[in-house]
Amino acid sequence: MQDNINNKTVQHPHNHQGCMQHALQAAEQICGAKGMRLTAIRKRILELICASHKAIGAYELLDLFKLEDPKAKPVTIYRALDFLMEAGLAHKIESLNAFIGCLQAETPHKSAILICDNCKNAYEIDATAVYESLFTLSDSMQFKPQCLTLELHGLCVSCS
Amino acid sequence: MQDNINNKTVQHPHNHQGCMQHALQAAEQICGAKGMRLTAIRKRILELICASHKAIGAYELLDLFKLEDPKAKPVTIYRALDFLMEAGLAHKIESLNAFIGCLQAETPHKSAILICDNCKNAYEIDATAVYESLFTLSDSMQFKPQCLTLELHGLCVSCS
DNA sequence: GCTAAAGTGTAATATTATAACATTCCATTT
DNA sequence: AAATGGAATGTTATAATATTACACTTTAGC
Ligand SMILES: [Zn+2]
Ligand SMILES: [Zn+2]
Ligand SMILES: [Zn+2]
Ligand SMILES: [Zn+2]
Repeated sequence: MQDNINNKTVQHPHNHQGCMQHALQAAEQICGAKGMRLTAIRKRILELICASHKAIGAYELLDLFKLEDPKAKPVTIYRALDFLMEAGLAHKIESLNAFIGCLQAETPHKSAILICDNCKNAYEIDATAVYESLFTLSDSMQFKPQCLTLELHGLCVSCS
Repeated sequence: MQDNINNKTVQHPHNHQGCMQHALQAAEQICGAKGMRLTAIRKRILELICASHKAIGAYELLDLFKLEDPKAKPVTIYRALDFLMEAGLAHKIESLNAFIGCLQAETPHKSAILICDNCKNAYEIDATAVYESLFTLSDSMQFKPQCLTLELHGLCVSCS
């Protein structure tokens, strides 16, 4: 299963080049298919996000981006982030005000994010069963679900 | 079951005085029991939060608080919010940067927050089963859970 | 009353995010 | 190739959210 492959990969030391390449290739493919334009700026921001599995803040991204384009402004970053999230290529972690790249953007997925408060790595995992459980509950209250924020803080296996 | 009572209460027109009184009494009781000081400022902020079931932002609270204390500053609100959250009397909704009062602070609970994007009401519901489902998953990844953000946006029964 | 800790006042600042409008780029049509 | 219209970017300013630092006051325990 794709999710498990991804989950395993990020739980252990791994060849991170693979993660990056996968994310970038998926981005090209998805944007091509949807007629969305993965411009140089957007691609570069995605690369910067995917450079590690740590969630990264918009202003951290700005600092990095400024190394190449010293005149860059916050709105450039936020516009790229909006695009990437719209395309499903990145996710915002609300409890951190920070962003991660999506490792399974090519597949529709219902995910939770596990955030290690020690090493700061954030891993998206398949949480279909969790969604079903919650939707059953919300259905029973006649609540129509639209969008779920599901972020679990704790300690990853390497840090506990 | 307490949770169901609360869940029903907030899903329909209800005597909101009851919600407020319950929250305030629980606050007194909890703080008394734990040796925490529910000072005038903190109590007032809690009242302002509990005035409705809509999530309220820190600066909205500040505006309201200023009606009584025009010199009040943001830090006063944030300090009160920190205290109330520490005491379990209020919760932050990360996806809104806003706050709600807890209606079952006297009981340990594993809750999700249902947020209606139309009327803006936010209801805390018991989600023990959802937690179990997620913890099973995180256990399988040897992740030690500490703190869960579980916020479901959508439309409540009155708004759909 | 003395003391230490907690709470509050006050000012400044940090961090996160958006609005408004001008300009440029780029695919499509002519 | 030129015109055109929409998307993307540049530029400036500002809004919205949150914290730090330090002085002063209140409170509870001794
Ligand atoms: Zn990797
Ligand atoms: Zn870790
Ligand atoms: Zn009520
Ligand atoms: Zn609660």
